[in-house]
Amino acid sequence: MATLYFRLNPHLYLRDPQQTELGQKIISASVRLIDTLGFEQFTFKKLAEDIDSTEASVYRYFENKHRLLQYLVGWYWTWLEYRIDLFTSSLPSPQEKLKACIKVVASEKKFDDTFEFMDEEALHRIVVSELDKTYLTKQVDSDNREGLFGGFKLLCKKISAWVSEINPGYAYPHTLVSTILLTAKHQIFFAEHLPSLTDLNNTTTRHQQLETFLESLLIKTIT
Amino acid sequence: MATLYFRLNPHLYLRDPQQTELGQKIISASVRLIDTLGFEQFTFKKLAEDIDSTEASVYRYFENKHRLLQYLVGWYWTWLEYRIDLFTSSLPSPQEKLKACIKVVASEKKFDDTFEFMDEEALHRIVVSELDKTYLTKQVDSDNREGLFGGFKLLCKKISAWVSEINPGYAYPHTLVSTILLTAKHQIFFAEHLPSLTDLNNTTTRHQQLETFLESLLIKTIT
DNA sequence: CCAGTTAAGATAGCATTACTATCAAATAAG
DNA sequence: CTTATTTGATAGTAATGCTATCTTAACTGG
Repeated sequence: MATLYFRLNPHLYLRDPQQTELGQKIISASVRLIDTLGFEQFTFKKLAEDIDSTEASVYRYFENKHRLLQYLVGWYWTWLEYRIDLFTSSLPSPQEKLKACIKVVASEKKFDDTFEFMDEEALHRIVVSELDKTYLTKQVDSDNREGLFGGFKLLCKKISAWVSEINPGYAYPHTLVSTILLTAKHQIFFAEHLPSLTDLNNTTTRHQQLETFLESLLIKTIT
Repeated sequence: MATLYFRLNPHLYLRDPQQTELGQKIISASVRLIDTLGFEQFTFKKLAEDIDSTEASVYRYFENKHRLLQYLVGWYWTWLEYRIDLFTSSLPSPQEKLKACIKVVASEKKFDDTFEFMDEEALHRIVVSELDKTYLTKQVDSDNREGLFGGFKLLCKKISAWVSEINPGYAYPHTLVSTILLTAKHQIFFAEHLPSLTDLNNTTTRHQQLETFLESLLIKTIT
């Protein structure tokens, strides 16, 4: 069988975790652990114990836990772009593409068994809670120079191009798109933890509401 | 002289830092240090050395550095609401209030010498870089129960009420307002560090552009 | 003015974290 | 079969995030 494989920026890791058994165990276990413990409480020691390996071995794959998080988030953006391509490639107009795109961005992520070692639902929860931590650091500029945020930037660029196709005169396509991508995560977090900051309620229709909100935000702003 | 004093949620501190000299030194120095070092590199030990005091003394004011950050951000939201009140109270219509409000939210913060111990410009930079860290933690729910995010929530509620006044049928006033408040910070960060995620350029007109973007986002979405 | 409370400084200590380094065992590749 | 590579095992270290205790300084009420 043909396995789908995402080629991520090599600066994100020391040894490619997708290539080895230990590497894949590190990914699966870290997703599960960060999801349950939160990123601050997560350590390489706990991870190593969890997979019956050692701290030293984990350090051979990732420089530190922050890089590991950046790797996971990088994987997430690549995966999201892949899904957006899937649902938009057949659509003729940028309007339809944007709507389908919003649908993917706002949707509850269902388990995608294309990738055995990745629990996409847990990863989605991690992105909701930890995404901002990947770039809100003092090293953001050097990290950026190494291209560690390429996944996010690429996706933002692609969607912004559709916006500009619809309204070439609109001055803030990237600003608008990055706002929408971030808002999709933040509002889910608020619905779960700080409900007075949102109108989304914490139910099954939550993602439908988010989609409605984001779509009207996008469409009304650019037309 | 009558000094303006913000009454913040007492759960934010152990001893009120506004009341004592040491407390005020802790605030001033921590703002300066977090601004230069970043929150991760900032420690109570460095802070204590900086103000020629001891770690133990700092711990008598704040449970830990995370609470101190929450205190600073709480102070910021209270201060922002105070400024918004200042610029909107005389305006008759919610439309005008919202526009003035966006102006305050998007504006470059100029030093406000009403508060001697607070460097508002540095604090603003801290909020841009560290705001999300105040609630993106595993303890967010218990922190929220203690009312630690009251400043943000109150401001969001006030502005949302204006939105609902203009369009009572709009279903997402809080979602829209919290998005705008966060976006104001994130886009400044992007302009400085991840320019391909924004169209704001890193110049003096940056805040004017941000204001234009936010205003059109808000007005077009609710009308 | 003295007694008593409170704030602050001084110092010590401790478990955990975030690494780094070294060496040996297992395994896979030529 | 030998050699390079990967992993495991173990040790160690500086910094972090506290907690505890003791003393001195200051200020407060009677």
